[in-house]
Amino acid sequence: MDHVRWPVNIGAVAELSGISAKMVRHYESLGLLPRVARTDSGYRQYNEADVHTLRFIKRSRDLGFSMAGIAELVTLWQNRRRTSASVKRIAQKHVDELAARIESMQSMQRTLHQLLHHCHGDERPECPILDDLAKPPDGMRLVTG
Amino acid sequence: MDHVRWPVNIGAVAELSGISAKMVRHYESLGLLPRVARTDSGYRQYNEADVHTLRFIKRSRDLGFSMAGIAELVTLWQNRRRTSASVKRIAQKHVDELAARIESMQSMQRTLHQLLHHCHGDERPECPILDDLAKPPDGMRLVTG
DNA sequence: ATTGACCTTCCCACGGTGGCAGGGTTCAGC
DNA sequence: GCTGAACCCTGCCACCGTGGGAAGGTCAAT
Repeated sequence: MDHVRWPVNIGAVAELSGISAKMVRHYESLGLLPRVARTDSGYRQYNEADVHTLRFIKRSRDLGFSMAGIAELVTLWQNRRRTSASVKRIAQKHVDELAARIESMQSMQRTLHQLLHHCHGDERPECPILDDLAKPPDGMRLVTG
Repeated sequence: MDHVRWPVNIGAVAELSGISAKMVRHYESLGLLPRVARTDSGYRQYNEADVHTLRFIKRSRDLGFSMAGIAELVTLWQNRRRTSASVKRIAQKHVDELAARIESMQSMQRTLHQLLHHCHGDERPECPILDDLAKPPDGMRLVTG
């Protein structure tokens, strides 16, 4: 970033951070970016620290953290009196949620693979996939009372 | 469903299909349910066939199909001149998308597991998780030109 | 006839991102 | 100095799938 003239406009910070200008504004509205300086005419002005924060956010998004989680992480990152335990807690929670979602999707995958395996995929209308989808779900009672 | 008096109101069909009344209306607005009979006073009236369709939709959602995909599946299901190939194509596409999402999340998982492994999770502020998030992403150029 | 459970439609919210409209600013080239 | 392009501003709408709630109509049982 040697020969960048600071501060920069939102377009430059978008390019430097890999986050669209739109999202930079959105993150600001969520309070993820602390204070944003403005020129007299209202243009947002960013410096190296802002780019650093935005990259932190970008990497966190890429790892699947929710905006709420990222807000916590950014706060901890900027707080020198944090404990690594508090950070680890957040990451562990995210990993657990991710694991649950992966497992749920893998369960779908297993079922779908079976169905695909049994379907001829030819010109005939008979189709085990449709038959399965039309089948009453396990444990679903057929009468109301 | 022996002693259910048909047709039934939306609350009953919700209970019978496992789909909330809210969503039943929504699916209707999306065109997933063909025609909906109404009483003079405007109440929706459902019969066995509707419950069957809603269960089909429920099972499809449970397998992760998108609303667009489900719309296609319902249409094929009700079309006797369908080919099993067309059904299989939709299911295969869904499986492929699911696989991509699973892989992406597993990649996040791997990174997160490593980070968690290296973090002490104690009272000290030093934290490899934060260090990694703050690290400039690979291949991100540090200067603009 | 009142009450409570049910139904109707319509609007708003979430999360995260994109698009567009209608306007102001800045700067380079002429 | 003027013009045009490129940039910036705010604000609204959209997606997808689901839920919540308000304001009002209906039905059945007491």
